[in-house]
Amino acid sequence: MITRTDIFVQTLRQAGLRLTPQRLAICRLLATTARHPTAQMIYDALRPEYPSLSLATVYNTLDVLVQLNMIHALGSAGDDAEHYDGNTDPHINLACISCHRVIDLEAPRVQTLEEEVAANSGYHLLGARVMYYGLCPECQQRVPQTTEPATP
Amino acid sequence: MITRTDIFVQTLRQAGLRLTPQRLAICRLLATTARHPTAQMIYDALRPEYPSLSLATVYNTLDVLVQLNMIHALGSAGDDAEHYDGNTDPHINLACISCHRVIDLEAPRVQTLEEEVAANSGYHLLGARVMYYGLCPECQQRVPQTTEPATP
DNA sequence: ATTACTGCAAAAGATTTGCACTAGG
DNA sequence: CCTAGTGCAAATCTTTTGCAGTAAT
Repeated sequence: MITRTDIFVQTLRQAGLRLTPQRLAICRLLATTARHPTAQMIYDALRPEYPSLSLATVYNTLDVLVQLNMIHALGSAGDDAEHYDGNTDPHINLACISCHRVIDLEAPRVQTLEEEVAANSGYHLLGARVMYYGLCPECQQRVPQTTEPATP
Repeated sequence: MITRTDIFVQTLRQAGLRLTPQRLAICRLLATTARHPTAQMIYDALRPEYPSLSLATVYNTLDVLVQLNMIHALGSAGDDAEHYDGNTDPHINLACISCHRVIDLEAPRVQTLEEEVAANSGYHLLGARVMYYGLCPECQQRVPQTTEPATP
């Protein structure tokens, strides 16, 4: 059975890039997680296993993977840091601007949308970022009003 | 006739915020332009008219406008700077990662998509970012191959 | 008159870069 | 071997912050 990690590895090889343990670890993390980590999160997550890992290497690898279109850069989730998505299939991302978590949302409609854009725009598409911002159900309970201050 | 600028002004007033010349100028720019400027671009554009304008004020105002949902923050267009969109109607943004320009693309489909997300996600939606990345027709001619280096 | 807003300069953070060393192929 | 990739530290660049002065209401 071919895992998503295998595809990452294969793509790196095909591009003539070296498969270092650091790259493998980062690929495995991104291929496996449903999270949408930032560079720092990846660094923190792998540090225990690779104590010598450098944040610069994480950024390097993320750039490489974005170039190869293996992952997408989603932009900030209200925390001023780039979040990365290991899932490049057309789908929706939902970011909570309070807890800064990002979740995926399947939507067949998006698939069609992407094809439509590719067909009609004249652009050579290289990536997508379909992201909605808001408050997740939990954070809505925690912070009931956004525009008004708490009742005095 | 009520202009888009008027709506900006009205919304600021309703929120109990002061209508300073700086804010007015920034609102007018965002309400008028089809561009998707960064803070720096706005600063540069208004500097001739408001020589005392501060970049900090631009950032301040942009934050205010995003909070009031008058504009959307689109994230980077390959230039590591936040681009702002004065048009909050559901639509698609197309960014060229070579010339860093962002254009709008109407797509009735997106309207439906947003409603669908709002209805099914349980999230309290506050903003959207439907962005596709690629090479615009002009930049495709300028840089025909992205993956291969120029012929030696 | 109040106090929100501005402008400046300094600070904070995220990301990038230069360079010597290491290791994948 | 050979050079791509790593790790470190310093640099860069965008965005934020603290604060005193200014001006909108």
